Amino acid sequence: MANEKKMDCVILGLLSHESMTGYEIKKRMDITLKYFWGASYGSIYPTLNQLEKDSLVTKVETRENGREKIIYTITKSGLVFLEKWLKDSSVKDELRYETLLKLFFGSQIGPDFTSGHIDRFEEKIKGELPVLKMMVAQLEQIKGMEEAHLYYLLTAKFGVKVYEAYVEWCEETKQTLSDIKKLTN
Amino acid sequence: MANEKKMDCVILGLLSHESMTGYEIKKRMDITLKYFWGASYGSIYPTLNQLEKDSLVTKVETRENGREKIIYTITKSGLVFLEKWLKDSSVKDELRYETLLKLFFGSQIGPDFTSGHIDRFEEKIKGELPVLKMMVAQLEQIKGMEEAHLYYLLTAKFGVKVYEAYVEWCEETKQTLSDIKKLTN
DNA sequence: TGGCTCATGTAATCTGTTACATGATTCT
DNA sequence: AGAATCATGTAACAGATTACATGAGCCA
Repeated sequence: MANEKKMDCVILGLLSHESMTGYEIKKRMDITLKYFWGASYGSIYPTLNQLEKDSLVTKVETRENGREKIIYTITKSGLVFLEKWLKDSSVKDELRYETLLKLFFGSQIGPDFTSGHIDRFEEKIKGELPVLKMMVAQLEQIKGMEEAHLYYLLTAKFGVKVYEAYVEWCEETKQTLSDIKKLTN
Repeated sequence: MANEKKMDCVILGLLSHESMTGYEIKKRMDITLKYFWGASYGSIYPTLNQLEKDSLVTKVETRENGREKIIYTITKSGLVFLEKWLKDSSVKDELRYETLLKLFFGSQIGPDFTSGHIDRFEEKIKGELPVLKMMVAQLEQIKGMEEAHLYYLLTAKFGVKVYEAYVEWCEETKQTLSDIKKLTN
């Protein structure tokens, strides 16, 4: 169970909320999931075809304003499959931060270059924090929220909490690096 | 530059600290880097062979107590390659947490199952936190620390900071989930 | 008219994991 | 004697990214 393709499950999960096209799945993921789960078209479209072959989704080809669209809908078996994965206790949580790798080997290049890596990391985080905070604020305003939005809110709060910890750590780390610099000068 | 194999760089980085065997590289990574960069023998040994072909490392085959060992040492070109990567500003930082994915789709299975996922996540974190804190404590005790250890300390502090944020978030999330449960009962 | 967004898809490639295979030594 | 650890490696497979390819509609 731990080894099945996760993309299957993510797509089924999104389709359990709403029927969508592959293009819309990508957009939805880029807004709601990208902070902890990324995806590209190169994995979405082939997965959708496979899911259809396995009868976990059905497709309807339409044409809106001349643009062809393939709208996918989750099936009963799809929901069963999704639920089985969701209830399974085995998970794989993975963090791969090249920034930390470059920091770890920082003695090779010294505090100045290393500090640059931390700066860029911090900037990226600080750029994304307002977006996450806005998400949280917007979700909290909704009265009588759909249950799905409540869970979405929890993941957004994770983002805020963690990103704020990142920023704190960045500040402390830059301070230490500047101390190192003084010592070695 | 952003797309070269990272395993090359990690191994070169470790060898820049000290000459080692593939087996030792794995052990070292499991202690110091596993919180933000994992690896398996299946990627370490082939990478070492490639690095040797490219003259970025040299190898010496020895025999210690009858056990064959291949000790790898970084070359001048290896150091140049490492430095080039370390100074390059492009990085890829990636977080893939299946736990968050299962939380995001929590409405499909309800607060009880979802809370279980958070519990297991929190337990794993709480199990690893003391290890990280011990690392930090030990590193901070060393007087006249080697520079490399200072950078190691900074990455360990990242772990502590972030894991503590995780635990806080877990507590808040479990509280919210228990509130949801009361509302829907 | 030109550029952006909508929309779908494939092929090459990369990178890594898992499981297997082997064999010696050390510890209990 | 048997289990764990030391030590090296391969083959099959999985999973995903990148770049490419195509084409239509919308906006300025």
